Amino acid sequence: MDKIFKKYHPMTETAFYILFSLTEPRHGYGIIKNIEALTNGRLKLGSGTIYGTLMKMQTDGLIVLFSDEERKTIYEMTTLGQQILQQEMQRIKELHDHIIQFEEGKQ
Amino acid sequence: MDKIFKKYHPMTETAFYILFSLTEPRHGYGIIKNIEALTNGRLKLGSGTIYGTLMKMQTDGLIVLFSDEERKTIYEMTTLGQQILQQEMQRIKELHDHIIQFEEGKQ
DNA sequence: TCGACTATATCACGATGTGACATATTATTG
DNA sequence: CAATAATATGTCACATCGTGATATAGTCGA
Repeated sequence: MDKIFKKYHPMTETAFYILFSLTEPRHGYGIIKNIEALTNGRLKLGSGTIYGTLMKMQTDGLIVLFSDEERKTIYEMTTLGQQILQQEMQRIKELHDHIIQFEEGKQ
Repeated sequence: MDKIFKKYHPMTETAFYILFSLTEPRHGYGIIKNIEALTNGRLKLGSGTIYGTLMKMQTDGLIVLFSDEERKTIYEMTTLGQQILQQEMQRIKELHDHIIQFEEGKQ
Protein backbone atom coordinates (compact mmCIF):
# COMPACT_ATOMS: atom_id res chain seq x y z
CA MET A 1 0.00 0.00 0.00
CA ASP A 2 2.86 2.34 0.82
CA LYS A 3 4.08 1.86 -2.73
CA ILE A 4 0.85 3.36 -4.08
CA PHE A 5 1.28 6.47 -1.93
CA LYS A 6 4.76 6.99 -3.34
CA LYS A 7 3.54 6.33 -6.87
CA TYR A 8 1.05 9.20 -6.59
CA HIS A 9 3.40 11.60 -4.86
CA PRO A 10 3.62 14.02 -6.43
CA MET A 11 0.70 13.83 -8.80
CA THR A 12 0.54 15.66 -12.10
CA GLU A 13 -1.98 18.46 -12.44
CA THR A 14 -4.04 16.26 -14.74
CA ALA A 15 -4.16 13.30 -12.35
CA PHE A 16 -5.03 15.60 -9.46
CA TYR A 17 -7.97 17.20 -11.25
CA ILE A 18 -9.28 13.80 -12.31
CA LEU A 19 -9.23 12.47 -8.75
CA PHE A 20 -10.52 15.78 -7.42
CA SER A 21 -13.47 15.55 -9.83
CA LEU A 22 -14.34 12.17 -8.35
CA THR A 23 -15.25 13.63 -4.96
CA GLU A 24 -18.64 12.78 -6.40
CA PRO A 25 -19.32 9.87 -8.78
CA ARG A 26 -18.70 10.77 -12.40
CA HIS A 27 -17.98 9.17 -15.76
CA GLY A 28 -15.04 9.96 -18.03
CA TYR A 29 -16.64 12.51 -20.27
CA GLY A 30 -18.24 14.19 -17.28
CA ILE A 31 -14.82 14.54 -15.67
CA ILE A 32 -13.43 16.19 -18.79
CA LYS A 33 -16.28 18.73 -18.77
CA ASN A 34 -15.99 19.28 -15.03
CA ILE A 35 -12.27 20.06 -15.29
CA GLU A 36 -12.89 22.35 -18.24
CA ALA A 37 -15.47 24.25 -16.18
CA LEU A 38 -13.29 24.38 -13.05
CA THR A 39 -10.34 25.85 -14.96
CA ASN A 40 -12.43 28.14 -17.17
CA GLY A 41 -11.54 26.22 -20.29
CA ARG A 42 -7.82 26.26 -19.57
CA LEU A 43 -7.43 22.51 -19.13
CA LYS A 44 -8.98 20.31 -21.83
CA LEU A 45 -8.05 16.65 -21.37
CA GLY A 46 -7.57 14.39 -24.36
CA SER A 47 -9.48 11.13 -24.42
CA GLY A 48 -6.29 9.15 -24.08
CA THR A 49 -5.51 10.97 -20.87
CA ILE A 50 -8.84 10.41 -19.16
CA TYR A 51 -9.49 6.77 -20.02
CA GLY A 52 -5.87 5.78 -19.51
CA THR A 53 -5.74 7.47 -16.12
CA LEU A 54 -9.08 6.06 -14.99
CA MET A 55 -7.94 2.54 -15.86
CA LYS A 56 -4.69 3.06 -13.96
CA MET A 57 -6.43 4.49 -10.91
CA GLN A 58 -8.86 1.58 -10.92
CA THR A 59 -6.00 -0.92 -11.07
CA ASP A 60 -4.32 0.85 -8.16
CA GLY A 61 -7.51 0.85 -6.10
CA LEU A 62 -8.03 4.63 -5.95
CA ILE A 63 -11.41 4.37 -7.64
CA VAL A 64 -14.02 1.67 -8.29
CA LEU A 65 -16.95 1.19 -10.61
CA PHE A 66 -20.04 2.91 -9.28
CA SER A 67 -22.33 1.87 -12.12
CA ASP A 68 -21.73 0.56 -15.60
CA GLU A 69 -24.56 1.49 -17.88
CA GLU A 70 -24.70 1.13 -21.61
CA ARG A 71 -22.94 4.32 -22.48
CA LYS A 72 -21.75 5.62 -19.12
CA THR A 73 -19.06 4.08 -16.98
CA ILE A 74 -19.33 5.87 -13.66
CA TYR A 75 -16.57 5.71 -11.05
CA GLU A 76 -16.37 6.68 -7.40
CA MET A 77 -13.45 7.16 -5.06
CA THR A 78 -12.34 4.56 -2.53
CA THR A 79 -11.00 5.30 0.93
CA LEU A 80 -7.50 4.84 -0.47
CA GLY A 81 -8.32 7.35 -3.21
CA GLN A 82 -9.48 9.83 -0.59
CA GLN A 83 -6.27 9.39 1.38
CA ILE A 84 -4.16 9.95 -1.70
CA LEU A 85 -6.20 13.02 -2.64
CA GLN A 86 -5.66 14.28 0.90
CA GLN A 87 -1.91 13.73 0.61
CA GLU A 88 -1.84 15.64 -2.66
CA MET A 89 -3.87 18.54 -1.28
CA GLN A 90 -1.37 18.74 1.57
CA ARG A 91 1.48 18.93 -0.93
CA ILE A 92 -0.21 21.73 -2.88
CA LYS A 93 -0.68 23.64 0.37
CA GLU A 94 3.06 23.28 1.00
CA LEU A 95 3.78 24.71 -2.46
CA HIS A 96 1.34 27.53 -1.81
CA ASP A 97 2.98 28.33 1.52
CA HIS A 98 6.38 28.64 -0.15
CA ILE A 99 4.95 31.02 -2.72
CA ILE A 100 3.27 33.19 -0.08
CA GLN A 101 6.46 33.31 1.99
CA PHE A 102 8.42 34.30 -1.10
CA GLU A 103 6.00 37.07 -1.99
CA GLU A 104 6.04 38.42 1.55
CA GLY A 105 9.82 38.46 1.52
CA LYS A 106 9.97 40.58 -1.61
CA GLN A 107 8.33 43.69 -0.11
CA MET B 1 8.02 32.97 -27.17
CA ASP B 2 4.40 31.91 -26.63
CA LYS B 3 5.48 28.35 -27.35
CA ILE B 4 7.79 28.42 -24.31
CA PHE B 5 4.98 29.55 -22.05
CA LYS B 6 2.86 26.61 -23.17
CA LYS B 7 5.79 24.23 -22.82
CA TYR B 8 6.13 25.15 -19.13
CA HIS B 9 2.42 25.10 -18.39
CA PRO B 10 1.86 23.22 -16.23
CA MET B 11 5.28 22.60 -14.74
CA THR B 12 6.12 19.50 -12.78
CA GLU B 13 6.83 19.91 -9.08
CA THR B 14 10.50 19.21 -9.77
CA ALA B 15 10.81 21.85 -12.47
CA PHE B 16 8.96 24.37 -10.33
CA TYR B 17 11.24 23.92 -7.34
CA ILE B 18 14.34 24.18 -9.53
CA LEU B 19 13.19 27.48 -11.04
CA PHE B 20 11.92 28.67 -7.67
CA SER B 21 15.36 27.98 -6.18
CA LEU B 22 16.87 30.25 -8.80
CA THR B 23 15.20 33.36 -7.39
CA GLU B 24 18.80 33.82 -6.31
CA PRO B 25 21.87 32.59 -8.27
CA ARG B 26 22.74 29.00 -7.45
CA HIS B 27 24.59 26.00 -8.86
CA GLY B 28 23.16 22.53 -9.43
CA TYR B 29 24.22 20.90 -6.21
CA GLY B 30 23.15 23.97 -4.26
CA ILE B 31 19.68 23.72 -5.83
CA ILE B 32 19.40 20.08 -4.78
CA LYS B 33 20.27 20.97 -1.19
CA ASN B 34 17.97 24.00 -1.20
CA ILE B 35 15.00 21.92 -2.34
CA GLU B 36 15.81 19.26 0.22
CA ALA B 37 15.81 21.91 2.95
CA LEU B 38 12.62 23.60 1.67
CA THR B 39 10.69 20.34 1.66
CA ASN B 40 12.21 18.97 4.89
CA GLY B 41 14.00 16.18 3.08
CA ARG B 42 10.90 15.06 1.22
CA LEU B 43 12.19 15.92 -2.26
CA LYS B 44 15.67 14.66 -3.16
CA LEU B 45 16.51 15.27 -6.82
CA GLY B 46 18.66 12.85 -8.75
CA SER B 47 21.66 14.24 -10.62
CA GLY B 48 20.07 13.37 -13.94
CA THR B 49 17.08 15.49 -13.07
CA ILE B 50 18.95 18.61 -12.03
CA TYR B 51 21.59 18.79 -14.76
CA GLY B 52 19.14 17.71 -17.46
CA THR B 53 16.60 20.31 -16.40
CA LEU B 54 19.16 23.10 -16.06
CA MET B 55 20.41 22.41 -19.58
CA LYS B 56 16.86 22.45 -20.93
CA MET B 57 15.98 25.67 -19.11
CA GLN B 58 19.14 27.31 -20.42
CA THR B 59 18.29 26.27 -23.98
CA ASP B 60 14.79 27.70 -23.54
CA GLY B 61 16.12 30.98 -22.15
CA LEU B 62 14.66 30.70 -18.65
CA ILE B 63 18.11 30.85 -17.05
CA VAL B 64 21.60 31.96 -18.01
CA LEU B 65 25.12 31.38 -16.75
CA PHE B 66 25.92 33.67 -13.85
CA SER B 67 29.48 32.44 -13.34
CA ASP B 68 31.37 29.37 -14.41
CA GLU B 69 34.10 28.53 -11.96
CA GLU B 70 36.21 25.40 -11.82
CA ARG B 71 33.77 23.28 -9.85
CA LYS B 72 30.66 25.43 -9.69
CA THR B 73 28.41 26.31 -12.60
CA ILE B 74 26.13 29.02 -11.24
CA TYR B 75 22.91 30.04 -12.99
CA GLU B 76 20.53 32.95 -12.62
CA MET B 77 17.00 33.55 -13.86
CA THR B 78 16.20 35.68 -16.90
CA THR B 79 13.18 37.94 -17.26
CA LEU B 80 11.50 35.18 -19.24
CA GLY B 81 12.25 32.75 -16.43
CA GLN B 82 10.64 35.14 -13.95
CA GLN B 83 7.54 35.45 -16.10
CA ILE B 84 7.21 31.68 -16.37
CA LEU B 85 7.70 31.28 -12.63
CA GLN B 86 4.99 33.89 -12.14
CA GLN B 87 2.65 31.99 -14.46
CA GLU B 88 3.28 28.79 -12.51
CA MET B 89 2.74 30.44 -9.14
CA GLN B 90 -0.60 31.71 -10.47
CA ARG B 91 -1.57 28.18 -11.46
CA ILE B 92 -0.70 26.79 -8.03
CA LYS B 93 -2.85 29.51 -6.45
CA GLU B 94 -5.72 28.37 -8.66
CA LEU B 95 -5.23 24.79 -7.43
CA HIS B 96 -5.08 26.04 -3.85
CA ASP B 97 -8.30 28.02 -4.28
CA HIS B 98 -10.12 24.93 -5.50
CA ILE B 99 -8.93 22.97 -2.49
CA ILE B 100 -10.01 25.67 -0.05
CA GLN B 101 -13.42 25.95 -1.70
CA PHE B 102 -13.82 22.18 -1.48
CA GLU B 103 -12.90 22.10 2.19
CA GLU B 104 -15.30 24.92 2.99
CA GLY B 105 -18.10 23.13 1.18
CA LYS B 106 -17.64 19.97 3.22
CA GLN B 107 -18.73 21.49 6.56
C1' DT C 1 -30.51 14.16 -42.66
C1' DC C 2 -26.71 16.33 -41.20
C1' DG C 3 -23.80 18.23 -37.98
C1' DA C 4 -22.77 18.86 -33.11
C1' DC C 5 -22.38 16.75 -28.97
C1' DT C 6 -21.93 12.81 -25.93
C1' DA C 7 -19.15 8.71 -24.79
C1' DT C 8 -15.53 5.23 -24.74
C1' DA C 9 -11.28 3.08 -26.32
C1' DT C 10 -6.46 2.31 -28.32
C1' DC C 11 -1.95 3.52 -29.88
C1' DA C 12 2.35 5.83 -31.29
C1' DC C 13 4.88 9.78 -29.87
C1' DG C 14 7.44 13.10 -27.30
C1' DA C 15 8.70 14.78 -22.86
C1' DT C 16 10.21 14.07 -18.21
C1' DG C 17 12.12 12.37 -13.70
C1' DT C 18 14.98 8.68 -11.88
C1' DG C 19 18.86 6.15 -10.48
C1' DA C 20 22.94 3.92 -11.80
C1' DC C 21 27.42 4.75 -13.26
C1' DA C 22 31.43 7.59 -13.91
C1' DT C 23 34.73 11.00 -12.31
C1' DA C 24 37.07 14.30 -9.34
C1' DT C 25 37.87 17.50 -5.49
C1' DT C 26 37.50 18.85 -0.65
C1' DA C 27 36.57 18.24 4.22
C1' DT C 28 36.26 15.44 8.24
C1' DT C 29 37.31 11.97 11.41
C1' DG C 30 39.48 8.08 13.55
C1' DC D 1 47.76 9.76 7.41
C1' DA D 2 44.33 7.08 5.44
C1' DA D 3 39.66 6.25 4.95
C1' DT D 4 35.25 8.14 4.44
C1' DA D 5 31.73 11.46 3.61
C1' DA D 6 30.36 15.38 1.28
C1' DT D 7 30.62 18.36 -2.69
C1' DA D 8 30.06 18.78 -7.69
C1' DT D 9 29.08 17.73 -12.53
C1' DG D 10 27.79 14.81 -16.26
C1' DT D 11 25.60 10.81 -19.26
C1' DC D 12 22.42 7.23 -20.33
C1' DA D 13 18.79 3.66 -20.35
C1' DC D 14 14.38 3.08 -18.44
C1' DA D 15 9.65 3.73 -16.97
C1' DT D 16 5.84 6.81 -16.73
C1' DC D 17 2.71 10.15 -18.42
C1' DG D 18 -0.18 13.38 -21.25
C1' DT D 19 -1.42 14.20 -26.03
C1' DG D 20 -3.77 13.89 -30.24
C1' DA D 21 -5.05 11.05 -33.95
C1' DT D 22 -8.01 7.48 -35.16
C1' DA D 23 -11.97 4.60 -34.57
C1' DT D 24 -16.70 3.69 -33.29
C1' DA D 25 -21.38 4.75 -32.04
C1' DG D 26 -25.55 6.81 -29.91
C1' DT D 27 -28.44 11.19 -29.24
C1' DC D 28 -30.46 15.55 -30.17
C1' DG D 29 -31.70 19.71 -32.43
C1' DA D 30 -32.01 22.41 -36.78
